[in-house]
Amino acid sequence: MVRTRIAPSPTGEDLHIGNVYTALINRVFAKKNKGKFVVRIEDTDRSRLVLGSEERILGSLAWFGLEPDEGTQVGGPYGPYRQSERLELYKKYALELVEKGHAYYCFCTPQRLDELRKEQAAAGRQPMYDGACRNLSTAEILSKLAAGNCVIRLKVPDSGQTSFDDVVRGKITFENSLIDDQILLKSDGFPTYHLAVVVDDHLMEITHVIRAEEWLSSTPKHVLLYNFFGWTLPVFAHGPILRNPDRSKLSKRKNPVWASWYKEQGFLPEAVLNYLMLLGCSISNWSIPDGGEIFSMEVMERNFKLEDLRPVGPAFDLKKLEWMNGEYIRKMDNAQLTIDISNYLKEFSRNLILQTLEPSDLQTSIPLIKERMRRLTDFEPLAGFLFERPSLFNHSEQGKESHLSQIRDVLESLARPWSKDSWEKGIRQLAEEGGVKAGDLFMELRVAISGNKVGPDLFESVKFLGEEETLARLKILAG
RNA sequence: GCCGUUAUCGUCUAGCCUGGUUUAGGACAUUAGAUUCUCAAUCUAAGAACCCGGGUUCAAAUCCCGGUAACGGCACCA
Repeated sequence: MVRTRIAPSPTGEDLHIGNVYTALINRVFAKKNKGKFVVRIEDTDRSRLVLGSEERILGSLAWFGLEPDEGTQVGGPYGPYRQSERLELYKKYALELVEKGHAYYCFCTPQRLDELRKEQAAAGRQPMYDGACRNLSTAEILSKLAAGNCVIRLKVPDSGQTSFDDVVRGKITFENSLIDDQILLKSDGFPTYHLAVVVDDHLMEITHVIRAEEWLSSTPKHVLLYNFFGWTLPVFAHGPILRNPDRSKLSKRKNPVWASWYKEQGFLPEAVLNYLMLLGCSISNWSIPDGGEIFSMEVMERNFKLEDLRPVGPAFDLKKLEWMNGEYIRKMDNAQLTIDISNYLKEFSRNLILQTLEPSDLQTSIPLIKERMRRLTDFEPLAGFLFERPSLFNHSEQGKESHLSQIRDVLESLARPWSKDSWEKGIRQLAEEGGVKAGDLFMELRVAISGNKVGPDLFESVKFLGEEETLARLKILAG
């Protein structure tokens, strides 16, 4: 049984888009293998804990449809799924390691450690613990233990190598002498990531550890721990880290990283997921029917292979995401699209819903808006004028002669209800008589009714507004 | 600085394992054209890449070695 997990930390505003990426891969891989996808909350850093973060992370995961099979909310047979509720476990295993001689108590103060690091950095050496507390006598330990603060450190062998196989990168080898005696249990009784992740992954029977490249360097510590405990190693797969356009690690300074941003900006979760799946992943090996880049979650789940993951960090291209989002919007069912749009435009919703229920009007106009949208939020600037009169008018070039009153006269003289043919013909005729381009007249009319030079089809817009409203708007400018 | 990883159009990528079928393919973006009441959508076309240097070979994007660069890690953060 394949079991995968993601382990977000509630230390940020919301779910990071990089976590969305990791969650997607983990979930898709689990589903492909009829396995389970677990979400575990790693809240062991109490100083960086952000209130409400956990709820927002879980909420965002749900928005993307990446709900876990096991986790803090749905529960499961391997709980609790929040690390702060598993403290006794970590303590027990840390002590087991001490007993076995693979870990030791350390009483060094943070100040001493800080100075040590500074010295080492100044000397151009890799900052590492110097092993001062490594060989304390039992008596010393006992007396210091009574005195107070201590941590437990991993006793990394002085020599030899630690290596492991990575699905994405092959065999990775590290010199033990270069691996730091990592702190496993902090003085506040909380474990560090390294201890907690190994203990939990083992206890929760995680079979595949799929995470980002940033963890590659600390994996030997984890491998050491597995070995010391006598546990079998999971399969490791270190995928790429998403990057900013300047190729640095994706950060909030340079790119929108919070899941909620994508929601606010009118992106569809399926489109974001589809785009993410394309990053750092070779799709050509997939048996995707038309070989295209747009595919559903089911297609991903059917075709994804861990080996498809590429090691190189891809730059996040918002432009391509927007294109893809537009493709998804165009393919969407109108009823669903209406609901989605109204979520962004509460003030329009009554109107929208009402109009949508009347097949002839909105259903003809939505497709026109639809092919112009890239984000759900594009609806208002594009179609807002259909619901309320524009207050600002983006006029054509100054100094041009206005023909609005003539246009108004032509339209007013037409038999009701207007047919597209009749009024188009009327305006074209007017253009011919006046020696102006028909396009210019259409533009004048467009600005008069919509307030803007760009927008959906004029004929459809007029039809949607109706004769009276069209004339009324014409009169505002034409007098 | 030390350790690790990586290297194909501006960006995402295919091809690399199993050298020749490659004038290195696709997508986004860009530019031009078609269409048109504007903007889109759509269609057509164009420009655009094998990091550098050595090998091996009849033949290298593909195999080997050496550089370089980018990224990641080096916390009582995850």
